[in-house]
Order: sequence, then structure tokens, then C-alpha cells
Amino acid sequence: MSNLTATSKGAATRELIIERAYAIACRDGLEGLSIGDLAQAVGMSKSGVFAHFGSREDLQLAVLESGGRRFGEAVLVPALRKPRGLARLRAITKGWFDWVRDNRQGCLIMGAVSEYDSRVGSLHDAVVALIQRWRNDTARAVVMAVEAGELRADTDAKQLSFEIFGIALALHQDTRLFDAKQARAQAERAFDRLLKSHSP
Amino acid sequence: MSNLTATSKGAATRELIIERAYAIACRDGLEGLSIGDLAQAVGMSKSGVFAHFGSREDLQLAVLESGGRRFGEAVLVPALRKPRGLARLRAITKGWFDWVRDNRQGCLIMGAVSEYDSRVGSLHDAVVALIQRWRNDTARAVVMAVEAGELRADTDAKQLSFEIFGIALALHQDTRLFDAKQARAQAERAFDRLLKSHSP
DNA sequence: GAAACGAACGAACGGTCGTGCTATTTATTG
DNA sequence: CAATAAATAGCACGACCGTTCGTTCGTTTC
Repeated sequence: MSNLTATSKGAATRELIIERAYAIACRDGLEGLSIGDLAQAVGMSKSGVFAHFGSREDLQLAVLESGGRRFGEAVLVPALRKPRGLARLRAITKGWFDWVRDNRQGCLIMGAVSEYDSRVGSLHDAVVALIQRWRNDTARAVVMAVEAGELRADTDAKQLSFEIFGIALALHQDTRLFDAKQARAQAERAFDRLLKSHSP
Repeated sequence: MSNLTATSKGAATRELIIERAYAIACRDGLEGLSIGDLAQAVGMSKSGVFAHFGSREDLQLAVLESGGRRFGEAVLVPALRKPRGLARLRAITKGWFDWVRDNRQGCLIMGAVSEYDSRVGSLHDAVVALIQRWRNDTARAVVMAVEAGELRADTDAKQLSFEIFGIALALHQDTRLFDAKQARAQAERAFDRLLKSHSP
């Protein structure tokens, strides 16, 4: 039987493991995460690490969930402190752009999307749920901006969210492949233009 | 010493190997491409396959180059038959959108971007060169549309290319994670709106 | 103090990985 | 047809993979 953590000590090392695993998976992807490397990084034996999760897949799921939580706390939570409307929508994208800047070594979530987008299994489902939730949060912010009269009433929230995602994805790619500063400037210009074209 | 192909027979099987490797790498990525699987898929021994390339990395480079050629022939070449200007720019994006639709099991290039964007080495360099070239081709089409008077004279070609890429990336992602048809419609709407906002 | 439990270890499993070597078969050429 | 070169097979290697197993060491509970 696997331990799967009961005591506080066990939970603490489990958190430590996930933290190290998150750092590794940001660089090498969830598929590039090996238990051997992870054990070495955390200073434990392979079996010791393994016992905290029933399988490698469960480890990957735990790391992905942790990554989603990190992203939410870094981007969504601060935005929720802003008043509903354009201010919050702007905070979301700014937080997202900053996230891309601050995670230039790799973003776990975006990596996971590429790894599992056309695969079946629990990882794929978890990725879909994660992106879906984030897309919904963005669309909700758009709707609030419409309700506040800060965006045109006929604004299609799903459509606008789609386009915002596009800008962020292009920023993500260009930040890594080309010049990060120029990419940031282009993303902000694109976003401003997008908002302006929907202004009432 | 590796054979590295001289006769026509050798070149033919090398092409066959790359073709199969391309199909595998579309699904599993260039990192997920293993010589053992590839040998089985092509009906050869591991060492027989291996001899056609000096190393796994050279194999990956060859497959990536082949993927770039395929993309170019499927998207760029048809567009070049259109007259310079908006028609060609539209053909480029249409071809790209169709490419996303027709390669729903996975796009080798986009996968390679995720795998090698924040890594050093020849694969990274090859990916950067590939995307850079494609971006330049797109920007060139934009410039021609400006010169033809079909886009506003103050259009920033690099900026517009950035935003077109964003739409395509969002389409790519949504096609795999959510509803492909809806994603296509959203991408086309976004692109039309983008062009309209730059119309003279 | 005994018994139970959670945490972690170390060794080993069967596989697969990329990569060398050495034959052997096959194709091309004189 | 023979000679030569190229293409492929066979085999073995060291390394690493995820996983299982039995065991040990503290801590907690009775």
C-alpha cells in the first residue's frame, strides 16, 4: 500500500516534492518530469518520492493542479481586488502579461496544453478544465465591463476572450523565441486596440 | 561511420523514414519520437534506421525541416499564386486555418515550439528560424497589401503579423481543447475585424 | 513496554532508451 | 559476372524509466 500522506510531516514533504516538481516541469514539461530526477532534486530516494503518489500520473496531476493554483493566485486573485469592469479586465491581462514575463523559463500550463491537447486521459481532461475555467473567468470579466457600460453592449464576451487569449499566446511565444520587450509592447498595443474597438 | 545516404535507394528509404517519423512526431512531439518505435513503424531494425542519421538529434532536425517544408507547401505556396495584396494575405490565413483543421491530431511545428522554446541547442535554433521565416513571410504579405493600397498606409506590418499569429495560435489551441468549428468561426471573425480596422 | 503506523530507504524488476560495433545482405558500377 | 560500396541486420552496452517489494526507523497509541 502506498502511504498517500496522513500526518502533517507527510503533507509537508509532499508539498516540498510538488514544489520541486513544479520547477522541473516548468522547464521540461510534465512529460519530462521523471521520478528519479525529482528524487535527486528533493534529496530523497525514488521510492520515497513515489510513495507520496500512487503513480507517476497522479504526481503529474498534482503538479498540474498546483500550477493552476499558482497561476490563479498570481493573476486572478489580484485582479479580483479591482472593481468590476474594465479595471478588472485590464488587471487580468496585465497580470497575465507579467506572468509570461516572470516565467520565461517556461509556463507549466502552456506546456501542458501542448503536451496533452490531442491525447486522451486524465491529464488531458485536467488541462481542458483548467483552460476552460480560465477562459470563463476572463469572459466573466468582459461581461462585467459590458454591464458597467465600459464596453459596447453588443460585445461578444466569448469572442473577445478568444482574442485576448490569442494575444497572450502570441506574447508567450514571442517572449521565448524572439525579443521579450518588443513582444510585450506588441501585446499591449494589440490589447489596447482591441478594447478601443469595443469601447461604447 | 554512418551511411548518411548516397544511392537513390538509400535516399528513398530515408524519405520513407522521415515521412513516418513526421506522422509520429505530429502526435507525440519530436521529443516523443523514439528510434525503436520509428523502426517498427517503418519495418526496419533500430540500427538500420539509425544509420541514416548520425544521431537522434539529426533525425529530429531532419523531421523538423520536413515539417517546415510541408507547411510551406500547404500554406505559403498556394498563397503565392494569388496576386499580391489583400488576396494573398487572406490566402495565407485561410491556408493556415485549414492547416489547423486538417492537422487536428497535432501540428509538428507548434509542438516543436513548445518543446524547444526555452531550451538551448540546434533544435531551438531551427525552430526559431522556422517561425521567424514564417513571420517574415506574413509581414511581407502585409507590406504588399499596404503598397497595393488595400491596407492603411500607417499599418505596422510587424504588429499586424503579431496579431495574426495570435489569432492562429488561439485557433490552434481551441481546435484541440474545445469546439473546432466554433474556434474556426471565432478566428475568422477576429481576422476580418482586424483587417477592417486597418482598411484604408 | 508492546503494538501499530506512517515515512522513507535500498535493491531489484522488466522495459526502453540512444548508440556503438561487426556481419551480412543488397545495390551499383566497371 | 565480379568487384566494390552502400544499406541493413544483429547484438550488446550502459543508462534510465516507472514500479514493486521487503525492510528499517521513529513516532504515536494503547
